[in-house]
Amino acid sequence: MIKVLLYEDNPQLREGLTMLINGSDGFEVMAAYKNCTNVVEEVQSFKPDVIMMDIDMPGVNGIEGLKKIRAVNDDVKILMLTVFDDNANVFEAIRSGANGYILKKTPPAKLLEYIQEVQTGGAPMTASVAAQVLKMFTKQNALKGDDHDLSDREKQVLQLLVNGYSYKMIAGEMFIAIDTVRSHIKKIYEKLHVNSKSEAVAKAFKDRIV
Amino acid sequence: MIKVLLYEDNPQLREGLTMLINGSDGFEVMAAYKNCTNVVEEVQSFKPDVIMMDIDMPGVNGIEGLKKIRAVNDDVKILMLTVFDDNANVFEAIRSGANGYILKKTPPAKLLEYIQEVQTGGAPMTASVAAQVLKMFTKQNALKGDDHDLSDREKQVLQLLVNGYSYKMIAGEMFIAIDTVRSHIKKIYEKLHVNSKSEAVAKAFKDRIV
DNA sequence: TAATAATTAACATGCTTATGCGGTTGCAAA
DNA sequence: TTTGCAACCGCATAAGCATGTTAATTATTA
Repeated sequence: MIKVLLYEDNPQLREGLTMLINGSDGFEVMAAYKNCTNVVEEVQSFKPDVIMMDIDMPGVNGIEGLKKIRAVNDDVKILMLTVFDDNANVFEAIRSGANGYILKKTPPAKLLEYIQEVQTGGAPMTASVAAQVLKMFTKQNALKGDDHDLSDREKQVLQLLVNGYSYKMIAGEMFIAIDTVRSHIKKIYEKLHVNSKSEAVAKAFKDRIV
Repeated sequence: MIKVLLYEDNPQLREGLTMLINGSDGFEVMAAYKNCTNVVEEVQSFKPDVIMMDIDMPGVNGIEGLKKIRAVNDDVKILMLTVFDDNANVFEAIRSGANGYILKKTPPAKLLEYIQEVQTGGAPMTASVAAQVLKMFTKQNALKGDDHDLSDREKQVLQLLVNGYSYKMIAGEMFIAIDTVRSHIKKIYEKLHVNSKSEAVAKAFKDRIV
């Protein structure tokens, strides 16, 4: 029996969901609330398996409720419900430890399926939401942004700078004179529009050159 | 009519999928191949809407095939098929531009649904795969790792170092003497176990102190 | 062929950093 | 009330860095 706690401000939807879930074998709504005011106490006393949490609620919204729960409980599975696959909310919810993110228009049969999936450790997501997550993910992992047309040798020098090497050490590592190292670094500074070692290192991280 | 190109080395599964898709209204398998050897040419000549790509194939595997396609075409939707929700492959596929990632044991009805979803811009994912993506995502966005017990003032100095400030500029910015800046920085180096400005900056990025 | 860029190298000058030492003040915990 | 710590300040020295100028060689490209 999967024990569900429900947070949804719309009375019709709240009733509808409760009936749906309670009317299905293996599911049980322990309680349903119209806001997150006492969410921490409620979670602690009911100890549900899954929490269904509407994003858009008056007072304490779903994201805040999510954060409150996660501050005291990392185990309970939390399924976020929303009308729109809104970018900022998705990001914030995922970041705050939501286990799934589904649209309210999801058909009832699927909804039960999703509850089951989240309970067993999966992360059910409406495909459009998943697309956004992937987009954010690939953006963050975009390999090597603008390398500012650094030459191979210059990139090599920059890499060593990032690793904390001094000019002398770089010269030794690359088998070139220290003055050559200077030449390379001067060129790197021009290309990166910086004028110190630490600025170059910072830019290397920011622009994902290394 | 959604035009599908299929890559799957197992003959039974390849035939099964082809029959399933061709037997459904609105779907059409243009061709099905047992490997990715000529994937670029095939994609360019058939111009499919969706490509279903098995991960585990002899010769050129699915990930390599995916990369080859993405090198010449960013628009076609690519749905990865796999037996296991294997961590490394998921990561690599997502990073390389896959639009969805589903398990082979997905029931036929759902499979068609997924093809439709990916075609309209969604990112269908088996819940267990999505859970892994979320895990990676939250890990990357873990806010502020170990701050190495830097004091508030030390963190402030480090932040300015990261912004490329010299000692003199930091002194000006913080209304303290340059010798005080030195004191702070010396302490920072001790706590971060480094001994140069650029190393400190690099560590600040790596450990997400800033 | 001429021009451009990358790589290598040298020399000089002044500024910046790293590191050593020393110190005062104020606050909070033991 | 002593002890510890953060935050503040000073001086001195050696090493490291930034910047200027100059120039040879090689490779690529227009």
